[in-house]
Amino acid sequence: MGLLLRNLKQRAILCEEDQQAVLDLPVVIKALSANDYVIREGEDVDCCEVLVSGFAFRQLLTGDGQRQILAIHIPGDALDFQNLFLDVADHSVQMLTAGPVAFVPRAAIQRLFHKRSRFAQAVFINVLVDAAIFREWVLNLGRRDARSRMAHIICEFMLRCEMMQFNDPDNRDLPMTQEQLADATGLSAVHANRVLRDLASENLIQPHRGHISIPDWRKLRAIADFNERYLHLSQQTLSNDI
Amino acid sequence: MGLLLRNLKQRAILCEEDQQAVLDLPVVIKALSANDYVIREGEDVDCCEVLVSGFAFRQLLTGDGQRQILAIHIPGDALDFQNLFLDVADHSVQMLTAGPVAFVPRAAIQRLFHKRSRFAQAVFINVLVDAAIFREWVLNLGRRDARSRMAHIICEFMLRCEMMQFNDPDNRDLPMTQEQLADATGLSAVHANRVLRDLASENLIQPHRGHISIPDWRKLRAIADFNERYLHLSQQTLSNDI
DNA sequence: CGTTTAATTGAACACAATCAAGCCCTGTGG
DNA sequence: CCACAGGGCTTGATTGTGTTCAATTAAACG
Repeated sequence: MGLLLRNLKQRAILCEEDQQAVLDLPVVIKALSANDYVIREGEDVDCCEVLVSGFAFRQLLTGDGQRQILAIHIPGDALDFQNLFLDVADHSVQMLTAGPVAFVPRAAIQRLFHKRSRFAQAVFINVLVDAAIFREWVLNLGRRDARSRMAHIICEFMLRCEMMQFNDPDNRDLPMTQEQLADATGLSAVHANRVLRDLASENLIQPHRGHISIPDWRKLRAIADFNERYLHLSQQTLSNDI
Repeated sequence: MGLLLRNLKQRAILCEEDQQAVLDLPVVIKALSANDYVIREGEDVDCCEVLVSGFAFRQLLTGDGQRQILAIHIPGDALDFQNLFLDVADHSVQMLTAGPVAFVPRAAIQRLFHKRSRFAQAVFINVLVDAAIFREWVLNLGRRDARSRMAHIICEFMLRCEMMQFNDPDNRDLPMTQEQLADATGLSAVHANRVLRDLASENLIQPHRGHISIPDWRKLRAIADFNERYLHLSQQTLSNDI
């Protein structure tokens, strides 16, 4: 649970005992394949998952089966704090790429939540930041055009990866197909393709097969109308420094 | 703080002491006017607010000043658990109608969060449900057409009001102008007007001046593709019954 | 009453969806 | 080694939903 601990320590100051309690959490690591479900809408929740490596995404479906991607998750992210005290999952989480996922019994996390209030605070902040990201996506879908939306989602991904300082260069590519990007931006696959071509023609992104690499995400910022306030990174580094 | 207590008791089982602690929270009630800011983006947070009566909304602006409404709040809602442990507000909350708002020092809520884990749990669940609502709005804006979007937002409002069992018939109208509804649905004001006219012509809604009443929100459900799972109401009543 | 805010309407336009077809890889099996 | 299948990407043509601009009407409020 080193990754989870690293995540939580960015959010609150944990004492030695708190930290040990997190490291002592019972955990089973499972290797999942791309597109495997981590959580399925409508199912009862009895585990909390942490993404060890690879990428994952949240999704919700309309009644007639259209998909909307709600969030993209990177290694170290907790995938299921959203359901820590909700009994039925209201949305699904699926793997974007193959990768190991740590499964922790929900009851163990709940116990820690009640016993160690600093841990509770760290988990709480984690959920608050997730909520802030959802809000930014509402703005993105509601008030930005296709080009900005696409750029915004790419910027967010890049910045979050950068903050986690992944060593592996594979972890700097966005491993999404154009169809998935369309479902994240609320566009049709055809239009997503055209937007991506435009961005590529300006050298703002470099699409490969099922991957997108970004030479310099900072160039995308202006197009994306990107302002990282909603990620609350300053608070993160602040806590780190202490 | 009776309203806040009622809200929290719907989310977790609080013992006598927990309940008394909530009732003992220091609080200042201020009468706010329509459009007054409760929280302003970019400002430091030092209070938690609870809406006593009237309605409020969250909003976020793009760089070029376009507004997106993120959520609508009804009496009893906590307006600022979203910032309980985040130092700078990443979005604004504004009054929709005039009404009293209870201001509680953030530090007092934080203290209770650390001291009483059942209270922490109730607050946490409150935030989880807010996050679930944001997710549904992402789906709404990303994958539904104008008509469904509008119907969906109205359905959500009606159902939430119904669950709170407001006595006052004034509290069953949605007090939003067409421009505000446009900003909530990600539409232009002109198109929002046309969608509302269509819905009104089918007797699904009844627009007055700055208000919309709904003869029977159940009729809107099919158009809205509305499924209340994301509001986690069953869990609410479950906890109530115990 | 005059002013303001909200609602309404029409016309022209634009962004994005849809439909349909074809391409280019990559993996698979004969 | 080649044929073929399938997924993902690309492209053009057409349609349509929703925007923009501009002007008007209606309703509240001082």
